[in-house]
Amino acid sequence: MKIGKNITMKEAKEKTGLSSRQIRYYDQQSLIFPARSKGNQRLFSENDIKRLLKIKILLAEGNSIETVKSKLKVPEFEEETTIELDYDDQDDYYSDVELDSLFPVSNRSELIKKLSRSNKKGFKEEEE
DNA sequence: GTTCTCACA
DNA sequence: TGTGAGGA
Repeated sequence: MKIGKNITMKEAKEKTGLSSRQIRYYDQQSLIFPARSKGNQRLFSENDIKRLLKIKILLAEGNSIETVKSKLKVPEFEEETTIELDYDDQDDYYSDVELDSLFPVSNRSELIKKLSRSNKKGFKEEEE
């Protein structure tokens, strides 16, 4: 298995815990930009899933779609994409991350910290 | 069987 | 946000 994961809506729903309606809605709001398959089917990647996870968390923290958009518009991270691959022959050491939990986010704590930091300025609870 | 769009509640 | 209709 190479590192090329095509994630469908079903997978996305399982991985993010969101409903298809939510995911499509976020797509409409330009929060994410998944590719389209032959039948106009959304094709998500691991990157999109991570984005969805951020969206979910941000929304849960009481932010609105617009707020989430601002944070996802400029995806600049310091040390999140620094994946050192010393496995020249084992290219599937990272491909299949089995989910022993509902949220297989390896960098969840880092995510929460970042989000909490950016969330300190405004805090209002209106959205669900 | 699954997802897609559009529309309505 | 959820659900339904109708189609791919």
